[in-house]
Amino acid sequence: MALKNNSKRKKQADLNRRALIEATLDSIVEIGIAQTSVSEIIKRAGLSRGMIHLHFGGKDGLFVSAVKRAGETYYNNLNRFLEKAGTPPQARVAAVVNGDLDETVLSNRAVSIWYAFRGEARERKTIAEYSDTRDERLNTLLFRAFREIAETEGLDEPATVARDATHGTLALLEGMWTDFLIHPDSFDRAVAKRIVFRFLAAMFSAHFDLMGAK
Amino acid sequence: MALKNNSKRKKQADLNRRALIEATLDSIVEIGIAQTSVSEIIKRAGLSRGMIHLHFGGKDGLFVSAVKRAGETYYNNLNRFLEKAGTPPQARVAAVVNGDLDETVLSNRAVSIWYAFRGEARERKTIAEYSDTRDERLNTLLFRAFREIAETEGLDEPATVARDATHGTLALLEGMWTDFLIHPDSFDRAVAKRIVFRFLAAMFSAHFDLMGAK
Amino acid sequence: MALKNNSKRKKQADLNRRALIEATLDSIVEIGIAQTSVSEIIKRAGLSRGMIHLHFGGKDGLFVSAVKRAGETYYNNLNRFLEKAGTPPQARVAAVVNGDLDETVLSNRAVSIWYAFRGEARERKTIAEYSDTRDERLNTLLFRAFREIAETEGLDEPATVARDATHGTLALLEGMWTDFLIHPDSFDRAVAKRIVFRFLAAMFSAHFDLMGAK
Amino acid sequence: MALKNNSKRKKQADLNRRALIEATLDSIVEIGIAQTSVSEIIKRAGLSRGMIHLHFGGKDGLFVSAVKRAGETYYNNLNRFLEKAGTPPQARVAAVVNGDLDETVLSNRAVSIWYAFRGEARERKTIAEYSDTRDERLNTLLFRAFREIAETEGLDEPATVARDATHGTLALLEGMWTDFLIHPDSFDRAVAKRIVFRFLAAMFSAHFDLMGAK
DNA sequence: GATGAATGAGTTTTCATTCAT
DNA sequence: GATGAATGAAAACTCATTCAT
Repeated sequence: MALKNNSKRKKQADLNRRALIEATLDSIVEIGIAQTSVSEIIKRAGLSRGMIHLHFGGKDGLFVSAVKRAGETYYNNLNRFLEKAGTPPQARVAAVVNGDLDETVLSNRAVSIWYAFRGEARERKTIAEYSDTRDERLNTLLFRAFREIAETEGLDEPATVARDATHGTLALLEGMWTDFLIHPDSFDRAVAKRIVFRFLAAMFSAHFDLMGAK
Repeated sequence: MALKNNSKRKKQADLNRRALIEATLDSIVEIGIAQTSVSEIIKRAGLSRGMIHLHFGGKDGLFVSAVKRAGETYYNNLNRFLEKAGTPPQARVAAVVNGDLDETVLSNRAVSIWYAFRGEARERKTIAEYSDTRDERLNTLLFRAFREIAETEGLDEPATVARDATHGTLALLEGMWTDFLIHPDSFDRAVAKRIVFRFLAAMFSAHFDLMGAK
Repeated sequence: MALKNNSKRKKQADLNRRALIEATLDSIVEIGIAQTSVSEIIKRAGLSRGMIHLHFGGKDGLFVSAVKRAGETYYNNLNRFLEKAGTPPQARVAAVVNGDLDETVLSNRAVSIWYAFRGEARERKTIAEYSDTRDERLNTLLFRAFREIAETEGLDEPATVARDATHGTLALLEGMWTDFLIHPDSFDRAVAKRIVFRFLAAMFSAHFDLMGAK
Repeated sequence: MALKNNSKRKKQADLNRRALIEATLDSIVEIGIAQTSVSEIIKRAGLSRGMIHLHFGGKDGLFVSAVKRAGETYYNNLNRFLEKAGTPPQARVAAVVNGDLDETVLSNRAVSIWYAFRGEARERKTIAEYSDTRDERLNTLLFRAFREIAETEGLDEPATVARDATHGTLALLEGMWTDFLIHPDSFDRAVAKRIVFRFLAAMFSAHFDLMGAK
């Protein structure tokens, strides 16, 4: 959004901002949010102490920027699946499920970051605001797809069914992320996808089957 | 399980241990895990500084004991639902779902505690070990119930179906907890339960319907 | 006194110098000398960081210039009273007293600035040098007036009396400034002036009375 | 005031508190308030960093305690003069003047401390509260003495005269302190006392003369 | 002459742990 | 077993100064 000043200084400043954010996320992933001190961050970024205050007003501001960045990354990665999906509603739902559980999206890095920030979310409203990845955008997208599907299947109360299917799918995906967090070694993406598709197939048998898992 | 010496001293020591654990959990709920310092804990417990090291070997030990306590509390609360449920498999499944989403189990307190600890889980193995509430016990319980149901319904591969249903149900419940964490104000227990039962009804129409939500 | 180069650049440079000095004094008055950082000063002046070093060689140099400016302001304001006073010695003394305690001279701003700098005076010789407003000029002026008065009154040792009266009057005025610093709400200029004139009337009854307070 | 707990630990703690306060005042005198960092204070006291927070809640709290201590010291020193003075009102006034300007009271140390704190007084209310040494106690003491003197001398409006004499004497003393601050090398206690007594002699010729200066 | 991003030494504060009582 | 004063490493933050543009 911000107009880019093309001067060298401004460009370098922007690179430094990004480097600090990436160093912060790296540190959270590798040593945890509690150990992620300013000293650790600047050591990783190879930049100076004062820069954090200069660009973010302090450690808190840097953390807020880091959550925002992590959210953008999630959406950017997921979008690559949606773009390939085309228009049929079941294709869009499948793209969300397969994308959300793909190794480019549901990674050790992503899970570490989200659970670290959510641990702080209750006390820090700004963090909370950005720690809901599966937010309105995803909600709306899934709801429209499910409503179209429910109508096609001729179900009663298609809007209610669609709302519940949306909510349930997102909850299932969330639950799979937690599963990955707690059992990183035994977690199996194929199984996770199959389970979500089993849920979808059970609700909308004309549109989904276990073969949807990619 | 050391045999209890019934002297007054031992009893008082045990009361102090409990008070420190409760103070720790209270503090995590109210001000977050990052702000929960030794000073904060002893202020809340009204006990002396040295006691934490005396009884738990340090702050880390106290935290581990606190996670254990939180896990016990979860199971104790959930068990009250299971005890009332009786033997039919669908009753046991319904007890888990309705219990897990009941206000005595899924509370602000419980959610705050679990997400706080999970944020640390990646780096602290002892914490991780205890931060999986929906662990083997629950897994086994649900699996047996679902296998019985799947067999009764005459489904193909009842074991696989049961494993997926178990996994899916637990993931759905996890997802609902996250939903409560991030949207504490708009979260609706009735809706959450209905969605889980819609999933169950879709998979096992002879055993579940939307009326299962209590 | 460098000859002014009349180019626009030089003029602007001079305006910038002044703006920095005023911003410094404003900041000292409003938030105290300890909080008056380079960042605060440039924010108030709306000028760039580097300018302080460009024009004053650093923060210290700016502070020295600011003390000088404050001293000039004190004298300029007091001079307006002396210019109106005319030649009679008692009129000149009265002008100093009434001027020094007038609201244009003894202001919240002036008092804040002087006490702030004096707190630093012990350690910073350059500051000390300029933080004596009631310096040689005022001393000489009062001494001459009092000597003339003492001679007219036919007192013994008129020079000694005059020296003591000068010293005493200046000390009284200083004391009144401190009183204003510490009790800004209850300070009463009329009372302060009356007390000084009571001192003068007691020493030189033929030349002063309580009516001298303006 | 505080009840002394006689345990060794408590006694040592109290000694440490005092040592930190003395180190703070020493540092302010020697290198100025701006240079008086926590590191400087603990180096001088030979105590640990954390102790400042332990006993005073932080640097600010320590400074407030230091102002209080400085005020007590002023009064304790002045009281030695008042105790020797006896009851006659002119003796009490003389004791205040001679005491306030005595080298045990008006010292380099005292002046450095008071002006350092007053520089901060405008912004820090707690400091302001304690930085008025010549406060109500001294005011009342002088007022009663002057009223008695004014009545004995048969002056008109003795209360008003006494109030002005009190205010004027205190202002003169304040002014002398400032004089000592700014001209530590040329300041002459004998001259300062003589000037105050000249003021007193001029107002109450039956009670004071230039010989009052000790 | 003017700018403001960058620096890093130095500041205050925090806090788990220790240990004499 | 219990206490709480003491410690000091490490934390976050401040800020005058520098210098490439």
